Amino acid sequence: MKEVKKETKHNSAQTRDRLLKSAVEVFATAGIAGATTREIARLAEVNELTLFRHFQSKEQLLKAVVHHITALQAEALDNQNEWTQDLRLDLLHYAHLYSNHLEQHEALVRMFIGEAKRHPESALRVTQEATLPLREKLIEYLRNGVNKGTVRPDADLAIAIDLFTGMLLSGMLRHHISPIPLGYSREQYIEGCVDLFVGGISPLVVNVEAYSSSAKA
Amino acid sequence: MKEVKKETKHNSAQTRDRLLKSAVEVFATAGIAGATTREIARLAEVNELTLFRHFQSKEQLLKAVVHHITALQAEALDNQNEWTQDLRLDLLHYAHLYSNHLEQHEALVRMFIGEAKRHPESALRVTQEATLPLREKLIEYLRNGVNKGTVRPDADLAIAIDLFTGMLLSGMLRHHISPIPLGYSREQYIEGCVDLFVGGISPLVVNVEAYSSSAKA
DNA sequence: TACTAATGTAAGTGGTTACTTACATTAGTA
DNA sequence: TACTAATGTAAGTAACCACTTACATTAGTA
Repeated sequence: MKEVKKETKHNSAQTRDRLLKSAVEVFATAGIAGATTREIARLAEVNELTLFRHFQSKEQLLKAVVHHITALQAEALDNQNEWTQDLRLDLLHYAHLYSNHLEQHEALVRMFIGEAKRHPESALRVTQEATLPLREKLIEYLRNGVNKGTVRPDADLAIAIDLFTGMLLSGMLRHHISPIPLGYSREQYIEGCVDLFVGGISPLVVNVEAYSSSAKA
Repeated sequence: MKEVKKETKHNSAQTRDRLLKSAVEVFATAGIAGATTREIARLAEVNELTLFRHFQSKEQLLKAVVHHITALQAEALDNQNEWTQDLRLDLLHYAHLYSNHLEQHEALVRMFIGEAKRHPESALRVTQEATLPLREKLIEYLRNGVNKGTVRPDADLAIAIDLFTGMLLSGMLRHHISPIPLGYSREQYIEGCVDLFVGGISPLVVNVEAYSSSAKA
């Protein structure tokens, strides 16, 4: 069913793909202004002219890169699910997934944060594409929790989720800069994040009832 | 006591200062690679050559800028204090201060996040200088809360504070990109942040005791 | 084998950049 | 008024950049 492309030299699509991958790499590490078409072509092991034949300009190449990335993300973030319905466990699981994802694409994340004001459309598109679907999914999960009584009903779920992912994002940004020990490990940070979140979003009533019922017993 | 410098044209220190301020501006908005000595000099209303006479190279200028910024920060963040000793109120107050500070220097924050891997020393120094003193102050405040029973004793305070400031940082990063409504205001986000944090870090026992004692009464 | 699309080589263009050199002007100061 | 330090003007250098033109080579394909 699926066409297997041969590893030939004159395969347009393949060359284009190598150029795109190299471009992602170079843009991420050198920044948009710092990236040069020479370096991208060199990394793709392709003549610089070929780059311009595929993408007409650096600007257009950037657009293609953005398109490429968003497509990859939509693909990468669509699969894993399986909630255990234990709030802490589920969030911990998700926190690890998201954290790993962020670390894997650290350079790219930094780049788009830095260039956000100079290339608003690109940055916006990438971040939205990377954020919104999971945001909806998590909000849905929390809404479910509200019904089951594991999440306090007065919480603004959109805010809550953005706070949650925000902690993980800023955690990554901090950890990868600092050579000086922050006093805790990455793992501890993630757990601390989940614990704080669960503690902050769980209804207090549950514990009170647990206490009072055990006191009655 | 304090010498008042005259607004003359041939005052070296003053020219240097104007150049520094312009450099901060241009570096922040254009990025380090994108910033040009021409533009910096133009903004400072000074000949480009004067820039090179004060700072020998762009690289050195950057160093001076970093030094300048950190000095300003140490100055700016040293004053306000006055805790009311109401955890929620104090944190809310601080959250607003920090949030405003971040928004005021948004471009600079983005720039250093983006360039962190390319200019580690600069980024590290600025962020450390901007973060550590307040971090210590807040940790101290929480430690105090532990003694008074308003903060749960099993919490890792360093992690807690980093989570707290992390939420505020990522909130700023998000808000300033997105033209699409996130479903809440900046103010709501900050309050949500404080509420989640207070809920997550307060000892549960307090509420239980309040409940049981009121039940006894 | 002939055709064609994809890639390569080489050289170059116009623009920009950080930075320099030589000299002139300005303004505080002794 | 004479000296000096700070600044300005003008011109230029060498490197690098995105991008182009003209022409040759390669490899799939009919």
